[in-house]
Amino acid sequence: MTGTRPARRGRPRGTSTRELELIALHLFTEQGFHETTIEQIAAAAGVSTRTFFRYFDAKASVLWQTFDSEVEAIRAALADAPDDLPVMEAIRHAVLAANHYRAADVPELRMRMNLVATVPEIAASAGVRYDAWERAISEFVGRRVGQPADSLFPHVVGRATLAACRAAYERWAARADADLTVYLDAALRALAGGFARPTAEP
Amino acid sequence: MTGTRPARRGRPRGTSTRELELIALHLFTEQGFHETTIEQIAAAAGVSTRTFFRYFDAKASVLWQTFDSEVEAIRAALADAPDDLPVMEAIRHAVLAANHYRAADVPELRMRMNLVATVPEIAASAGVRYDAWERAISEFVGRRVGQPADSLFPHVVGRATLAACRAAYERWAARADADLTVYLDAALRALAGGFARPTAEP
DNA sequence: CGGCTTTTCGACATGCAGTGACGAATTTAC
DNA sequence: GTAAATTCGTCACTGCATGTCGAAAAGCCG
Repeated sequence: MTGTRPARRGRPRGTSTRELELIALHLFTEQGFHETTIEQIAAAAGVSTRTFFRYFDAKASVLWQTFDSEVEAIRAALADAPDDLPVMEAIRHAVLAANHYRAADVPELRMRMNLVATVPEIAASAGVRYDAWERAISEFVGRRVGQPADSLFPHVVGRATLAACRAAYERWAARADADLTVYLDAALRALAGGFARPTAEP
Repeated sequence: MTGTRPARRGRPRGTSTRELELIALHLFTEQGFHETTIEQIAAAAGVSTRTFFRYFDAKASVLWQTFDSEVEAIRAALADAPDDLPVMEAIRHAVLAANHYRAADVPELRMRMNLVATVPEIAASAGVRYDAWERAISEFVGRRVGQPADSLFPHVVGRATLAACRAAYERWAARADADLTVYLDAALRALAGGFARPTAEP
């Protein structure tokens, strides 16, 4: 297990990435992204601004902590997918499995998604994270179809899958009348159907 | 026509967005994005750094001039699409029509795409421009299927279509062994087919 | 020509993001 | 108690981006 015995030598940390993430999340939603300075975030955590940049490389990076773990969940689910399951089916199941959130985590998730959808600068910072997400998909597709992951077809599938999920995320964040997975399922089914028939809104 | 008679009153402009774009494009590719300061770009154009920000709101915005006109071309092509043409067919034709470049413009296009694909900060600045691109698609889809453009299905189609085209752009920029439209056509056909069968690389 | 208006530009000042350098603080190990 | 390890705070600095204000450079008009 982790966290049972840090017991390292040296001066103990004055804060944590998790604490900074929560402080920033609330400050951003309350008073805006641009209106919040790093000095404020650091001060609320009881550290200096220089220390903030020892935890994160940029102001917007503070919101992308949990996203990375989602990528790992998708990767693991895809690795376990049975070989006879069609590619797009396997992807849909993996994405849905990685997006089951506990009810207690939903408000925080919604705050973060609203910021991503609202603040251009935060949305801009997403590009690098999205690349990892897409690569998890395209590497799986590449294995299945026997092509390099960076060739056209796997690449297109990876990008298009994330795009569909992003649309579902945003639509869910804007309305919040149903479970997130319902939106994801509808978006991924429409994608796998080649958008031949329009689907009704969940 | 435009450009025949400027003849406006007041001090004439010291440069143009086009000139700044070309200067920045070459400096970025030669010595890198971070290594190029706005002071250098402005000095090469014979203006002050303050003037640069009167032409563009940010350093990375200097590369997104031509992209906006592409969006308009797609919008116009979609407006002229016959009603009996299937939605995804109409989209594919519109995108291909908007991406026919003259041979003389290809090197510049390639430089720009390589920068977008390489420099994270430039890719990050793309988000806002992509939104307009996607909206051109989703508004067309919304009209066709009788749903609001911002409901789930049109939104997903818009995002996924751009994602497929971005993958084609990047793949073309990385290889450059065929026409850009060949990559776009392959990507959009795969998308419209729901990725049911893998397609070979062009 | 000479004054008026319009438009753009340059110079200056300012705030914030992000980075490097270096010494101080705090803990464990011996 | 001393040494080693790790984190922190302070200082200094570059660059991006913005606001302000007066000067420059053109056309318009009497």
